[in-house]
Amino acid sequence: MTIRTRFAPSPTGMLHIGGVRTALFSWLYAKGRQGDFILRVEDTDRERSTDEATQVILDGMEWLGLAADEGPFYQTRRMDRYREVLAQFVRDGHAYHCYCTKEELAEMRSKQEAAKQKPRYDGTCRNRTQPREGVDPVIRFKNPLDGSVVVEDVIHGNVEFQNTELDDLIIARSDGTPTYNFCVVVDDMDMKITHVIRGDDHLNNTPRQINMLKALGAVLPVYGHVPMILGADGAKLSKRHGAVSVLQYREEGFLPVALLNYLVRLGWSHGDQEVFSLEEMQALFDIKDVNKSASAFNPDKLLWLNQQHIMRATPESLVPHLKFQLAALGIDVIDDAKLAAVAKAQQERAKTLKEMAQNSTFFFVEIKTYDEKAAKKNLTAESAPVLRSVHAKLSALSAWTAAAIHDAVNEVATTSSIGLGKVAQPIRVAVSGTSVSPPIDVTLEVLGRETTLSRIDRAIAVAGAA
RNA sequence: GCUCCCAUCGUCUAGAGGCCUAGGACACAGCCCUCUCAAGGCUGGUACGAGGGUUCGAAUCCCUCUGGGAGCGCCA
Repeated sequence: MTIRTRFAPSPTGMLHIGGVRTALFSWLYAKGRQGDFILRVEDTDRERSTDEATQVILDGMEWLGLAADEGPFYQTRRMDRYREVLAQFVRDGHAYHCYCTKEELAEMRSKQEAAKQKPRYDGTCRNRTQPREGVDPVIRFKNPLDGSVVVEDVIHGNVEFQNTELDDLIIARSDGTPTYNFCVVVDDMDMKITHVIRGDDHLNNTPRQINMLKALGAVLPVYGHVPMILGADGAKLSKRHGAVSVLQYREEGFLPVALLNYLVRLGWSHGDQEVFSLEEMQALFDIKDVNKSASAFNPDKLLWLNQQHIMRATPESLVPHLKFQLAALGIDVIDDAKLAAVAKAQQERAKTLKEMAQNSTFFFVEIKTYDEKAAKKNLTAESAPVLRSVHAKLSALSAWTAAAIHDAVNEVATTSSIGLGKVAQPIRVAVSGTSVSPPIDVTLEVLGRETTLSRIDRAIAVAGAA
């Protein structure tokens, strides 16, 4: 049987890393075994759903590469189907109209709370035969009164709930629109979902859903309730630490695979391995191996993984990302070959692509100012003659290659009887404006002869005046 | 309040009764390498929430407690 998983976010808030990890687990599980991954947008709450949030879900999934085999489906477009099942439920006696008003319900609840009982519907309308004047009824599912439901969860094991703990939940509002728990059941059945992978905040909803599924005579899916992700401080995920739109990570210069790699290791592991390619994740991930406990979001490790993936990436694959980040800095570059060369030179010294772009601007635009400290230390009267020698040597180079440049710089150091650092640092400041750059030979090669020489000229003037 | 879930270094985790004087990774500190910054290598510190059992033997099994979380909506 083909495995079919789904990711069913609701567009009432921004898609954040918690949701992304759930999506990733579902996607990996299906893709790792030739299954189908379905995207379904649960937008039945028209009050709170926004187009913006829907767009973030779509864009986010695309950016991450978590492509859906089917969908996106929207629940608001399946209303006819829900009404059909609703009518069927009422006809078959699995559901009934409830005429209790919101006020009556609120009173019932507060009385129960005052009596330190679990707030639940008392079933007043269960056996009502006559409508009540002036009240638009809701529809409630007739939950079994006794017995128990066992959720067979691949992560948590068997979890048993007594039906007496469950009440008759509302499945259609008084305006006739269906509610979440009901829609999920109908959709999962219709879409033939075989594995329901979702946050463990849904574990408590599952017995109700199972009862409805049973009433429909549907085959039960396999459940896997994954633990939630906490903020870096161990508290609930909030805007402060991670509950931002997933697209924020693109802005900050993260590689999709790095974010995915970080997320897959939250609650799951494979021996001592930390860095995984997408292919490895697919091949190795199994929902059965996911931990039960919540885990805290660790920005440092995400950063480290991002760097690991940047280092492992081919320079060419980094080009679009670097271009995107440079554009964000107002620098538009069309020379892909140069971009690749810069990416190659910088890839092991940047934790994010944003950082890479910030440290690479001097390759593409003229440097406006020298870093004050760096200039004061390296563009001195002492270094002026060194820079002149370097300029002379480099001008005479027949081939502008890193190797040739390397030799030339070394020669200056040797003939002047000074350390390589005394030569390289002034050059570095001259061409980059700062004391930090890739190895000087590589830097100059990528920069090109003309730019290099003119910047050294300019630096000689500054150094000579010091 | 009731129901359900969870519990190994600061963090992510390995560990499915003896291989654990608890391993790896991030972060941190020191050293090495070195033209800067990185990367890389080496070294170091810090954890089985508590108490009872079971067992020759428990991080691993059972119970209680404690602590954390979720649900109990005409939200999803």
